Amino acid sequence: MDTTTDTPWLTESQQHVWRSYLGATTLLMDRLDRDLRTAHDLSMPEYEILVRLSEAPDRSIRMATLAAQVSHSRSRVTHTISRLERKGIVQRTQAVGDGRGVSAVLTDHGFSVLEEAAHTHVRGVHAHLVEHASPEEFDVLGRVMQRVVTQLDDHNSCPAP
Amino acid sequence: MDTTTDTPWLTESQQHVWRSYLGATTLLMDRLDRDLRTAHDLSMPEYEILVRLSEAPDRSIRMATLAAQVSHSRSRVTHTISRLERKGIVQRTQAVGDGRGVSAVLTDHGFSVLEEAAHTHVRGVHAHLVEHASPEEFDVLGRVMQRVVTQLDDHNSCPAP
DNA sequence: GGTCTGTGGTTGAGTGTTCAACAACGGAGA
DNA sequence: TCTCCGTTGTTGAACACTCAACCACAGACC
Repeated sequence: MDTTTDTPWLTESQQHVWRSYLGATTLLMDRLDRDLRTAHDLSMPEYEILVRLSEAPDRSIRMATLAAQVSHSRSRVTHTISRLERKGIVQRTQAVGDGRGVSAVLTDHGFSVLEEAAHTHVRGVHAHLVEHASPEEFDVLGRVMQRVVTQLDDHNSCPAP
Repeated sequence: MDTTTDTPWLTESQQHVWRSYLGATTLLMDRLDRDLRTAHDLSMPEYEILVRLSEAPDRSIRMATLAAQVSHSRSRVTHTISRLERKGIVQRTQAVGDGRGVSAVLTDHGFSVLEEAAHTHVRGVHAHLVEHASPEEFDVLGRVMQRVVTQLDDHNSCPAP
């Protein structure tokens, strides 16, 4: 079944890990998303964006930078920000020194929405993920995931010659 | 900032782990999905379904069972199977012994599509995830994720009184 | 047999995401 | 200054997913 190729098939146990990872991720994201939605009318992607904005100087970030930070397409960020703007949670402003530039700014109302949503979110992350790993295990998770990120991120910015 | 609640805020390092996990997952799923799409006109969710079908007796699974296996809603599976049926990759059949029952069956063509797609997928998983963890680290990942799955799955089947 | 409740599966509308095309601007070089 | 190319951000259509409503059937209970 694999004599004609050099595809590195997964062992039974690797396959099992991979499926657990897939299943856990779908269930976890689904759960966090649902909790945020029902309690604060916010989706996970939206929440992530608000967090980044709240940590930035002037609570303001350029669209492209924001897209890079949350690993979404520029188009997707445009749509998401438009929705958030309609709800009065963010505002668009002309970026200084670059005629093309647009920055998203977190409004005061947006900040207070985020403050409340953070409780729900963090409780969820704790109860459904952190709780189930020892500190050592959690560190391992972090190290592995960090490697995966850097590797895939680099590959995105410099395509093959 | 947290004296009025009992929300278990994340430490700096826990937060870092959580963000790596989020970022890695978005990038990874995105990449695997894109690779499958461009090479085999198949999405990740579609691929997952085909894998389950290929392993089942008669390459056939009841719709509800399938939904549970991949942690998707019944509605979503209905839509996905409809798409796959249009492509001639699966077929619907009346389940025996239950007038309501519908089973999805993998066609021969579907099986050969899957056989080819598997190369792409497994190479991706290897190159972008497995490669970046030692066997021990990978086991840890599996254990943690397994706990997350069982916990969230159980909670789904028995809601609070 | 008849009703009642729960499950299985589908449907269509509403919402979010992707994709390709586009206009507007910045920066380097002639 | 003019041109060229790359970047920034938006748009609208196509596509996938969610959600609530719905019908059909199964199983229990009377």
